[in-house]
Formats: sequence, C-alpha cells, structure tokens
Amino acid sequence: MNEKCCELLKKVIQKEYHNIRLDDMFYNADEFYYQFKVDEQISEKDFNKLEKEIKKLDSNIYFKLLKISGVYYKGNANNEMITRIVGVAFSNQEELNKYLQFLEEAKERDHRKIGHDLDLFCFSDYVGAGLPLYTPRGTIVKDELQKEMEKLCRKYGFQKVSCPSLADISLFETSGHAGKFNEELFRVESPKGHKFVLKPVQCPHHTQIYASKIRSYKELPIRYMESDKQYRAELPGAVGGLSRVYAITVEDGHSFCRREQVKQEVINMCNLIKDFYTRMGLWDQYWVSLSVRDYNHPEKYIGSKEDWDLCEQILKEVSDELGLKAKKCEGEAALYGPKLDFMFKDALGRDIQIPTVQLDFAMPKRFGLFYIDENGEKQTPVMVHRAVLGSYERFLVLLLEQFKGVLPIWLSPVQVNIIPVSLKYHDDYCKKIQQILRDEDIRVEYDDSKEQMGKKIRHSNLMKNPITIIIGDKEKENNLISYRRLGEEKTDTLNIEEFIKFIKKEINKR
RNA sequence: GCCGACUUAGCGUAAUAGGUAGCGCAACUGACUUGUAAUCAGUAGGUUGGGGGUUCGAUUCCCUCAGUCGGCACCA
Repeated sequence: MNEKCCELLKKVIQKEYHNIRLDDMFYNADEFYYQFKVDEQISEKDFNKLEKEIKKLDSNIYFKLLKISGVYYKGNANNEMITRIVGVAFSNQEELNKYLQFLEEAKERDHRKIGHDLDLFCFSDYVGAGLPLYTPRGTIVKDELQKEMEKLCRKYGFQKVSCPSLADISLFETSGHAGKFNEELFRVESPKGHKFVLKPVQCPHHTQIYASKIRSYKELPIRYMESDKQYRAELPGAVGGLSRVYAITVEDGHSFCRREQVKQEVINMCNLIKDFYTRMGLWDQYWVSLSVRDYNHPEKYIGSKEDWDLCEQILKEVSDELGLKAKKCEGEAALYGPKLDFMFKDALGRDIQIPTVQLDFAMPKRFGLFYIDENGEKQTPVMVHRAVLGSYERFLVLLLEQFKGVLPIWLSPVQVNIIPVSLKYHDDYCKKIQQILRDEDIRVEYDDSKEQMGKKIRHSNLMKNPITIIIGDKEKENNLISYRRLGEEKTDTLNIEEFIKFIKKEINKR
C-alpha cells in the first residue's frame, strides 16, 4: 500500500508542481517517502489539496500525509536540500483510524507533556534552551534513579568518584576530544587569565585519578563511576525536550583493565546493563548496534588499526556469546573505539541510544597510563567506557514514555497521598498518619485543600500517585488506613502497623 | 547549522478578510464539609514571544531576534 500511495503522490506532485529537478522515493512497511525539488513553496498546509488529488486517483486507498521537511539530497550535508513528504497508507479505513489513534496516544505519552503535567522538569528562556531544570518532584525521581544505579554498580565493582566540571583545555587536547569536537566545547574564561573548558565527557578526568598513583596489575580492573553534568555545544536545531540538551547528566563509568581482562569486563558491563533494565521492566524492545569505524575514513579516529581490529572483534564475540544479535553499524564508533550501543524506542517508535559499552585502547596510551605487571614492567591498561542509564535526561524520555508517566512506587515523587473525607472531622487523624509515614521515610503528601473529596481523588490519580489513602470516621475511630492503588477500584483497609509493613514492602519491590 | 510550521493569561485554546481580545482548567475570595475521578457563586489575571517597519490604526501584513515543534545533518 505504501508503495502504491507513494506512486500516486508522485503523480499528483508532478501534475500540481513544475520543474521537478530531483526526486527520489522509498518505502517500507511503516511509511513511504517521496523527495523532490520544485520552485514552489510547499508546506503542510497543502496536504489537504494533495490528499484530495490522491483520493481522486484511487478512492480505495486509505492514507495520511504525515510530515514535510527539508532533507539533504542523498543524506549528504554538502548537497542541496530537497523536500520530503512522508506518509502512511492502508488498505482500509479501520487500519488508518487505528494508526491515527496511535498518533493521538503518542502525544499523550510524550515525555515533555508528562514532565509538565507531573511537574518533573521545566525550561526557562532566561536560563536558556537545552538547559532543563528539575523541579522538586523531578529531582526525587532523578536522585532515586541515581541511588538505585549506584547500588547496582557497586555490586559490579564500581567506586564512585567526583570531579570538577571544568578542566584545562590540555586535558581534552590530550584525550583527542578537542581535536574532533572543537566546535562543541564550551569555553570558560576569567578576567584573571583562566582558560577552561566545561567537561564534555568525564573519561579524561577519570584517567587522572587512575594516574594519581602507581598501579599494580593486582589492582586491576579499577572501575570508577560518576553521575555528573557534562556540557556540549550541540547545534541548536538538534536540541529538544530531554532527548538532546546542552547540559546533560551522564551516568558514566570507566574500567581500567589488562588486555586479558577486556572481554570479561565487556561481558560484565553488558550483564550490568541487562540486570538494570530487567529490574526496571524495560528489557524488551531493544536492539543492539555494534558501532564500528567508518572504514573509508580512518582519519576520524584515534588509535592504531591493529587495536581497532581487535576491539571490534572482541565486541563481536561478546555480542555472539551473550546472544545480543548486534547489528553492525559502520561509522557509528566513538572517537577512540568501537561500541555496543543499546537502542530503545520513544513514544513515536524512534530509536534512542541509551546504554553503551565502549572499548578504548587509545586514550590510556595518549595519557601515558600504566600499571606494573608481574615482571615489574610498565604496561598500558585498556579503558572500557560504559553508560548504563546513559544520561538521566534520555533515560527519563524512555522511562516516562514507556510507563506513560506511571512510575513504580520506589521512583514516585509522592508515594502515598492522604485525602480526608471531611477536613473538619478527620484533619487531626490525617496529620497523625502523615507524621507516622514521614517518620518511616515514606514520601507522603496530605491534601488538606478545601476541595471536595471527589476532586482530590481525581487530582491524586492524575498526578499518578501510586497509593491514595482515604480517611473517614471508620478509619479514625478504629486506627485504620484505607487505600487504593492507582488504577484499581478495590479498596483495602489495614491497621497502621500493617500498612507500614505493606508500603515498605511495595517500595522495596523492583 | 539547514528546510518548514508555530508562539494569544500559569496551562489548554477561541477570535479579528487590519479597528487593542473571549472561554475552560488552575489561582484567589466566600458559601458548602460531602465515603472513592471535576460542588456552587464571585474576583483577579493579557503591552496577543522581544524589537523594528508599513499604516490614521498591527495580535493580524513585512523584516529581524528568541523560543517551540517536525525532519535533515551532527551526536564523545
């Protein structure tokens, strides 16, 4: 159907517009694309007309023109831009409706909408585009994720470190980042003559902690982790929502190990990733990219060909042994080495890269890192870079869109919301419950606004509070707590001690 | 950065073929005190994103800057 519709669109465009200089079409199971260059301006406003013309040619085709945009001809930024129209076609109205409904629902679970509705993060024109501000509620989610992440990483042998946001430019010149990403560095100067760079990555800082002492082969692997902000001067057109920002909170980790340990180290990190995403209930709908060099342009990378060959081979072996079925993607490697990138989907089904494991033989050499081996000789360690959450920003995109804003109770900004049947008669008991739960370190809120109970319940549900407690005469007189879980009709009643036991058990669930 | 669209009160929106703007939710005030998803009444809130231009007059037309969105390109 997509093929047929695309042909029809082409016919209509040729009829309606003149001087078509470039054209190109392709389609897959999901969409069709028609690309062309004409003199006239075409925008989404013309879709109505185009759709009518297509329908005239074939009334049995059910389709929608989705978007129009400029794209570089043949995907090369040196070429001129041409117009692309994207559409989708079905053989009956029902399927089309289903698809349109999916688009509507996707709007509802857009992380930007959820982030706003649930009061998790915001932006300010004063602060600047691409600089997200986490609200108190959003900060709870972020901090809880960090705690969980670090707890798990400690099991895998990581030690937390903490580095400044600034560094002398020479750090990044040595690492190679300044050479490749010169245009993307934020430079910071002072009237006193300081010349710094805001760190765009944490790995060079971590190498210097490694280098602060003489290391023995017995100590390796040494694994550092740090969740901190990095700053990258992205192109303005790339920035949007939490998917791509200038200030990015990266959950970064590096392992310094011996060559013989590399493969096991990569396996450990992949297991760590699997472990975390399984706990989060997100270990599905992913695919893995074996991101290798652009073989035609070796000058884009640092390090020797032999090292690269070996690195790519190791990652391939790990992929095979762990059954990751990694798809080889040329030109997707990092500056210093190939990667295994774990790709997930956003609300609209677009790929987002989140966790990653990267091999790096180059940077330790450039920094002259070494350890003393069994024979008392200096050896260069290998670095394995890894991100599990990736960045907190991008992880939140995945989390909010996959869960439609319904967070597990351990992550929820408010875990328990208390609503009185009557503020007049139940206020004291509600306050008492609130204090007891607070003392138990449960994130509890008490809605003592002068609203109707029904409205408070609705609000509590809209804010996706996992547990809503209702307190009335029955509870007050018998020292009980009645509660409902989000989305359930069933009400349970427990005494206070039982409730605390219950809620703690719920919070500990992963 | 490139192509295109958009920007009206905290949020969601309506309107003007050029004559300074309505509504809903939220907020505030008052009444009501309710047993599981929106009580009633009232009040306040806008230099229609910023700047410039055309015009007797611009929220509407033009330019420009910023921001947002969809793509492209980029992504350590």
